Amino acid sequence: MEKEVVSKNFIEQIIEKDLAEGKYETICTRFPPEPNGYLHIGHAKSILLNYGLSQEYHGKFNLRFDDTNPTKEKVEFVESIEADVKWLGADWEDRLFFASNYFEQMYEAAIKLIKKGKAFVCDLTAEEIREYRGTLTEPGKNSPYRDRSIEENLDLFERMKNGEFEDGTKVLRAKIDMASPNINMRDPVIYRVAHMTHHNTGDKWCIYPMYDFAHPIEDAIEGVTHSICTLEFEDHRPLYDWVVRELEYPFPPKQIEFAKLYLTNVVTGKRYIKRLVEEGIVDGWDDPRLVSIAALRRRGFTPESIKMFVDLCGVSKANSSVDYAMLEYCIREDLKLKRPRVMAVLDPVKLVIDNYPEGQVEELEAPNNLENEELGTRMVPFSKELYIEREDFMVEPPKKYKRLYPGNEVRLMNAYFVTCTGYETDEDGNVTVVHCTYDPASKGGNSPDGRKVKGTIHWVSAAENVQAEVRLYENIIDEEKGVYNEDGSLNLNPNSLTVVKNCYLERSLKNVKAYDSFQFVRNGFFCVDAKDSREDALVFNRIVSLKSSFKLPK
RNA sequence: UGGGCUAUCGCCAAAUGGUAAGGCAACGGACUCUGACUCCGUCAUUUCAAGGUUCGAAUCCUUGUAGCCCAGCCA
Repeated sequence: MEKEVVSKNFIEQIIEKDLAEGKYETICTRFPPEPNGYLHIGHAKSILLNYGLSQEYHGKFNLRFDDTNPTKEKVEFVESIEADVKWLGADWEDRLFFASNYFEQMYEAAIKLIKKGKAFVCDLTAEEIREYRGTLTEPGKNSPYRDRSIEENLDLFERMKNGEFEDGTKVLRAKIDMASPNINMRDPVIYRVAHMTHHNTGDKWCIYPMYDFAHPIEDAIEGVTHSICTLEFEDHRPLYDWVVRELEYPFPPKQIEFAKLYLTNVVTGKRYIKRLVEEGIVDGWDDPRLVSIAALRRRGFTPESIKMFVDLCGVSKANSSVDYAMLEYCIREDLKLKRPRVMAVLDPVKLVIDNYPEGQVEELEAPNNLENEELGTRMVPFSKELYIEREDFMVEPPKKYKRLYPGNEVRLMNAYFVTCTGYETDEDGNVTVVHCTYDPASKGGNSPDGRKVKGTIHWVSAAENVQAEVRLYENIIDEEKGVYNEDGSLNLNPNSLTVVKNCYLERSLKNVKAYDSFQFVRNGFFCVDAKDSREDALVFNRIVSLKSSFKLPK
């Protein structure tokens, strides 16, 4: 493999500068999901970016659940997230953390702030706080509770912790600047009261820290050096810095923001996926029409292909939407040398070899992947009656058509040369059977007299094959920008459907395992779907990008 | 109309004052046991716009324009 000269992205440049200046000895990154849903392709970018950076600079990578809001979080999600991160290959070793395990330290940190006169307990209601906050263009007003004494704040905060106050009646606020042009700095709430059972800490706590307060502390506790998040947190960075500064951490972590990954046309975004799932428009979080990690896995995408994809997309601060074709390219590229190329006939028409012995079945050896001998060979049954792809035969071929038509000779892949001798039609003129003769001397696909054929087509024995129900999936298409219109109605492309087809597959696919991906002749690929109750059900990706279909010359 | 951020090919994205990389897509052609793969070619005199500085500007300055984010006791 030749070493390519790849320029460093802006985050790598920041890290290299920090390292060169001796700011940190080793780096530490993290992926900090809130366990409130399944991961999707956008999270994969963050995971692989953080993990990749830790590998590149010989640092550490942590997986941390940012579970500071018990109202949204579920154990189901922490389990699925762990599985997805692991599947992607991001290894957190023994560093699996929960923000909720730091609640005690966060509580102490809050007390430290109070003692420094940098935080106060506020009795304003949520609505009042909103009113006092001002607007984007007008400054806010100080809370009437802003100047409570340190002693009173300490007492009140402890009583908040002890459960003496109802939800929503008191909060702890940082004392910063109500006139700041940055709304996040207008005395942000850092602790709220919520009498609720937490998935990890149970009923131990009834006060919970807010993201802006908790996150920098979590990073600092873990020794995270570069806290990488998405663009919408840029305005929060001054607050992040304020927290680590006021709490006087010796090696404060640094927040760096990058642009989220969007894919053209498909529905990304936890919120939308969540709604599609909840409204039953898709079958679940791993419905193959989605781009959740679970769905991509179920569709046959490999972790390697996703890694390649996020690498190809790059990292920047410009909002952008990557062409879906890039993802398809990555899976094709990854499977190309890795998996067997097998034959399957999706839209069958019968081919009868008139001079082939009735009842005979030959086992022919076929290479699994011409470009990778290590994948070996397999035996495929050949018989008098076969199925071929309907588009591989034409009664009246256009110029340059090199597949089957009356009088033309083609190669049946890995089998014999056949010459078309005729065809049968039904009353509507649709071709029902194609007739041909074969050249017994051309067994294996080469003729001893050295004559060549222009076309090669795939086939499946009609006598011995796997008849499977194959599902062709289109992605859920996001027609405009939002999947949902402002009035809440759905804005989906009607093509976002599952097409179920019965087709003929090679016998070699009888015993494949769940989630196994195969390349399909003419460059599609498919995957055995573990979710389906039937053993032989296969997910068939539309990604097939049927460039193979013959285009008429202009 | 307050603040923050962004703008380079159809889509991503490099270039860090020295004369516009690369990938995807597209389009030609060669090769081929699939028309795929592979290979080889084509694809930004110009970087949102207009001025300015400079021997030299995508990069610096000015003034605009467009897009994204922020007024949760969500993350």
